[in-house]
Amino acid sequence: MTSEAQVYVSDLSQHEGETVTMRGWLHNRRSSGKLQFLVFRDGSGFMQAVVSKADLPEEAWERTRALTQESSIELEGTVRKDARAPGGFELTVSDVKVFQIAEDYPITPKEHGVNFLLDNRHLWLRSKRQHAILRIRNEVIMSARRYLDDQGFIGCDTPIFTPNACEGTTTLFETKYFDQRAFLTQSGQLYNEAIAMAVGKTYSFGPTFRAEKSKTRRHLIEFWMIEPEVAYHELDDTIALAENLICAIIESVLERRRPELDVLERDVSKLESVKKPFHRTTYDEAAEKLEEKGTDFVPGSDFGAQDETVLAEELDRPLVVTHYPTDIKAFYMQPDAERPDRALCVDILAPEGYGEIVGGGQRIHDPELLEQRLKDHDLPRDAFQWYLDLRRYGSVPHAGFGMGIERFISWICKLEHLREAIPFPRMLYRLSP
RNA sequence: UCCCCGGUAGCUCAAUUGGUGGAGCGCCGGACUGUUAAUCCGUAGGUUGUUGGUUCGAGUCCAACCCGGGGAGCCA
Repeated sequence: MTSEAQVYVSDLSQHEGETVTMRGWLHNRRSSGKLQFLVFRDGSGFMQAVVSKADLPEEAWERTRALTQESSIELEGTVRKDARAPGGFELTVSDVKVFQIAEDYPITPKEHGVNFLLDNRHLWLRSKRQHAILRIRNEVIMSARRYLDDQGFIGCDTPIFTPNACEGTTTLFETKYFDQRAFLTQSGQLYNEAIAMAVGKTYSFGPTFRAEKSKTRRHLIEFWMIEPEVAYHELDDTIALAENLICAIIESVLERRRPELDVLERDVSKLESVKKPFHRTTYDEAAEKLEEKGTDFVPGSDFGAQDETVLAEELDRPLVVTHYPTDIKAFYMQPDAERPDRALCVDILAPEGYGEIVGGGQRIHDPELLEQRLKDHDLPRDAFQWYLDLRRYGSVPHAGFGMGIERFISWICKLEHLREAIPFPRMLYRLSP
């Protein structure tokens, strides 16, 4: 392949009137006798190319006629502004080169079912809608990193192989580690706490694995979390950080990914209304509200999916819920000094029925209390020796949270299902492609 | 693990109380100089998820299994 300057669809408007070379794929075609309209995509966007029989050599015309959906091609032509073209610009083609004629591309421009699309996920990603979601996913990740970086956070990675359960509650994937057992991480948090004691403000961003047999549109077996952890932060600090982070990401998506939100037909006013401060309630207040509304919520238990929806779906911004009962939360949650049966923890529920997008809180910093909690939860002390060390050598109050980015993306994009928020979803009965 | 639903052409679906499996779209061939999931004409395309059972006869009824989907619990 030559190194001849390749122009991308995303830059089309800067090349009006120029003759350019573009490389990509044929997304679709409409033909009209001596005119062919090619819907061309190159990864940066979609564009209409017009091939007129009168404008190019006979053999190039015939080559164009032979093109099939998803054939890889190189186009040479002139960029023209034209109101009839989707996107406002089109290419008047002067030559067509073919890299490969694609045979029988399975995903046609018509309707398809979920099963078929998931079986063809590797090809489904080429569609306009999936393309938009992938770009928004990237924006969410990049803007989160940018925001935390601007706040002085050090991005650090936590291990994926772990020797034991972080929290002991959920089911873990077990794997061989030479002659030892290992588990795939379900959270980087415990390691983040160690890093926070080293660098003050840290965050991890990585995959997490849950071997729960969850089979709903809100669950993936493998998903990605961004997890900030800050030394000397208390509950209110971590809530403020979560609010700021969420607002920063949404602002960035609204500013930079508006065309993609349009492709998804997202009602952006629902995102524009997301401002600080978020709605706030305690577990007890929320429980009272649920009892008034008459759901089948059991006092003292965690909220179910339906409860979360009832609490947050009508709100114009997320709902911050604090002070859950200590005994339904993880062992490391700091109890409220004034009311030890309530924890200094926080869940943030997204509006529009998207449920919990953030979970976190203040961690226990007192060594004796932490040891007691390990015992209460029947956790092996040996495995947590290093974690206890953090409380022996200059222990400080600290707090953090985890934000599931697929859930976040689902909310931003208003997706029906989490599976569209990640390129290759791992689901209960779906490991491939 | 439990509850509910589904599997028929490449895709999306139809098929009457059990009585000769169809349509739209796509593919392929043809027509058309401004199409927007283009339109129009034509051709081809089937072991009805698997196995067994009931019946003169099963896509349809029964059983088991396989593969998916939605939900509960759990969580982000």
